[in-house]
Amino acid sequence: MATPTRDRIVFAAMELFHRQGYEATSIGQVLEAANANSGSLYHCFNGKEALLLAVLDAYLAGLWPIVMNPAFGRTEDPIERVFAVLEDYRERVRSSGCTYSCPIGSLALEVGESSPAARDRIAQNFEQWRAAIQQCFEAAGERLPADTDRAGLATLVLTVMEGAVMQARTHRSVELFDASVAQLERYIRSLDRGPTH
Amino acid sequence: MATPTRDRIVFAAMELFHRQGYEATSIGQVLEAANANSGSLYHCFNGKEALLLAVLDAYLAGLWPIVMNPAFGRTEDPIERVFAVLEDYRERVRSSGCTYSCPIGSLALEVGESSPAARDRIAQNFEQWRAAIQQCFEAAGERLPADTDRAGLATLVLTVMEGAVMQARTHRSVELFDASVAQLERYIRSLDRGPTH
DNA sequence: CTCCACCTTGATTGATCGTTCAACCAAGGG
DNA sequence: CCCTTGGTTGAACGATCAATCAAGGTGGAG
Repeated sequence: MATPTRDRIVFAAMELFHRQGYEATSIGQVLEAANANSGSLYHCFNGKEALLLAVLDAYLAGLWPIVMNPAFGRTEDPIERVFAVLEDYRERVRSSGCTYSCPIGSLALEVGESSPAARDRIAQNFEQWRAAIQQCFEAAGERLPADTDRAGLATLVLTVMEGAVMQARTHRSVELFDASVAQLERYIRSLDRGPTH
Repeated sequence: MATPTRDRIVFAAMELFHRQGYEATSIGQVLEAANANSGSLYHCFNGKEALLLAVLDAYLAGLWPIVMNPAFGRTEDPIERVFAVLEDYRERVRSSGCTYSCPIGSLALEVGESSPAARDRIAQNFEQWRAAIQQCFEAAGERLPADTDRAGLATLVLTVMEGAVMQARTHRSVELFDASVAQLERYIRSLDRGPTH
């Protein structure tokens, strides 16, 4: 129990909000999972919504070390790096028995309307994710047609990831993830002139 | 007040679940919006979850008359019909001030885990939507390459629609919807040999 | 008319929710 | 030694939730 109480609470909230959703998770559940008391929580956070903001900040902080770097580390090729990121999401879906959902995407649909502050941080998460992918497409340089909208292509990758995860979870089948990503791959490969331009 | 109480409750629940989410909507709110009493609701439904199932059935029943037919009626061209459906979603996003979310997609992420019965009907909604789009790609016949995975392509269209709506709502900008759909269009048009094969 | 099945009414229940608060503890400076 | 600061404890509060139920209405069949 060396980790500070605040961190234990945020970590527990991350897991519970992801598994059950924000509304469906009670403060009591968070406290139990974090082995903390309600007073400690309200000492660190103004309320449930402030805790949600801290959770979203934690996701933002983990974007590179947890999501991007592990995938980028497996290949130097900028286009393959995009597929490596998608591959990791596929593994998250598969290894969870197809119950995985993007934590950010879920929160986006659940609290997108009720909390402007939360929506803003969700938008930041999306934007940073998209920017990381866009960076790959820009690194691809002349391998892609000169008129390629690299920002738009990165948006499509995020769009497909979110939609594919949603469908895989609903149908409890990783095939629906694969089907969308396979089509996306077909598209991107058709634009790519190959690693040896 | 000619409409039966049951229908008023379902209709009110559809709107509220869509606007606020399932968990965030209380039975009391549904009753108020439907001008009904709690006894009437529990006379028609076993509980809140049964009401959710009825709502999902209503969406399924409305798929063709409300979503597909209006779009399909504007063009006979099978490929253009796909884009017509997407165009309608774009208009829903735009005219709502970018607060629109796919009702099925939102419920998929919110109650996907907790209620197997609901998840099953959400899967049916997705599957029927996808099948309607697949039907377009099959009607396109030889305009698409012979080895085209038309089911997979239809899955991609649903994936992109869901992901694009989610991002547009989060960023409060229809541009993020357009960006993804523009890339999707680029892909599909690159496969299409044109209406006069 | 009677009867009966169907539907509506709305106060009420017990549980659970997010939040508060006064008391308490540990450690460091003066 | 006292006092302060930062954190912890957990009982308690009012609000709100989904769900119940006994009573009352309604309309068609006989």
